[in-house]
Amino acid sequence: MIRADDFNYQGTRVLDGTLARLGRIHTPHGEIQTPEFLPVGTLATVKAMSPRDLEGLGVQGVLANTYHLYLRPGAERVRHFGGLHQFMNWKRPIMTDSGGFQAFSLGAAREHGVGKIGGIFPNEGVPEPSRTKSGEKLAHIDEDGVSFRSHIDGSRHKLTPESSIAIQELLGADMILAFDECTSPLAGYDYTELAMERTHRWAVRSLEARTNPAQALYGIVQGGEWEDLRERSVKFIGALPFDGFAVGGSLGKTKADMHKVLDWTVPHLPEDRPRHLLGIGEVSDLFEGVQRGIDTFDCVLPTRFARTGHLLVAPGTPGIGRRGTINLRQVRYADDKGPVLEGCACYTCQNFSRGYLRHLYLCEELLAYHLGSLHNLHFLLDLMRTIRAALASKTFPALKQQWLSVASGSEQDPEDDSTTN
RNA sequence: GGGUAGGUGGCCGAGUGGACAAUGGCAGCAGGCUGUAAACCUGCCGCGCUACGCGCUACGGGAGUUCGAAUCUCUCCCUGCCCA
Repeated sequence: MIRADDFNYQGTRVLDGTLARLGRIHTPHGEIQTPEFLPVGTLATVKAMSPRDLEGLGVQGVLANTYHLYLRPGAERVRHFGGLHQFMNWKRPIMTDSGGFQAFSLGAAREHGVGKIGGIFPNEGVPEPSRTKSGEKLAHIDEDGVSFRSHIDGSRHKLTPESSIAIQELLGADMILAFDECTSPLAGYDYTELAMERTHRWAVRSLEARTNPAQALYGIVQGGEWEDLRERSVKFIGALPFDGFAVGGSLGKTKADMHKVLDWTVPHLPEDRPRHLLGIGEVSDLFEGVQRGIDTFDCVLPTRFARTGHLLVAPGTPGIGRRGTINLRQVRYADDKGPVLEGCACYTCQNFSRGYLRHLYLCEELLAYHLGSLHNLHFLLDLMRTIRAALASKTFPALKQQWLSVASGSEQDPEDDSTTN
């Protein structure tokens, strides 16, 4: 079994009746206590945060993106600066996504206006379909790999398992991902199966392409929302000599679907290696994922939310919406002298009022994005610390109960489906 | 005092006889966002309703012309600029 020398996972299941586990991932750039949330820094920066900020927050690792860094500034150039860690001055672990997500986000996602989870939002919340003037999609997939039209200048590029791994080796992250295709929730069974099988072949090719054993290579389970596909995928991917595993692809149309996908997959993954859940990170998802045996998560939500004025708050906070945030742009906070979250220890909550932050957001002052991101990341990382402590003390079920029972009752509770469109 | 340009919904600003409750932009309000083409996107934005429709009030004030006026005429008020 090919295993990176400096990379290993140690962990144990800690809760009877669940797959929840406590552990640590050892990497060449230090350890990650798990379960843990990794902020996303697509372009070799967690937006609006300096590495010093991240260290101050206790961030244990970040996730950057192969496709984006390949386009700009270019993998060779990152290499020229000594690799991603030196380039961005981040001394702790880094994971890079393979670019497989962009096959989706620049392809079907734009075309259909969908996200990884959830229903259809026609012409709502998504930019125009990603096509060039001639009507060409920005991403096109075949057996060999994914052909992209750069969203920056329209130039043509192709990512294959081999080139993705080669780029990721140049970037030099501690954990890299096999090249995969993230399928759309709108893709049917047949297409999802076809894409899954192709991703399996790409997984083998990714392993064969790898030349640097110091980087941990994660395999990605696909199969969409179908039980038999997920089982086939986890069986296939789980049997390969990857250093870790990730659950990717469409996670269905609802939270319940996502939970099922985890139930179908995680139990079949080798226990001695870490498991990552790609692109997931709402508060409830973290609890459900941890309970189902996920070790690490990444998600753009806390930082993206922060840039639009949506700040994470604890269950029961007046004004909380169903995504667990309050929207600081609302006029109701105009004269609010209180902190974003009572009792929060973050710099933002310790020093600034909701009213002031609202002012910054309405003025589009840059400090808003910084202070908001600081709070949201602190909130999630603190939650993960609390979760780890609860796992250690066997109080996880109570903690989860406490967070999720109240959290579901948002203020003007828009009851499940009725608000979907 | 003389001349001249102009007064449009919170602001700026189109429109110069019917298709106008009135293009746009800004501001405002609300919603959306889960491996980031995302400091982004969408919707609403005169008032009131038994609301994919109806009523009322509106384009400086008033009076007219007309089947019909933000658009034409008269008059008054106000503002900018130029000359005294």
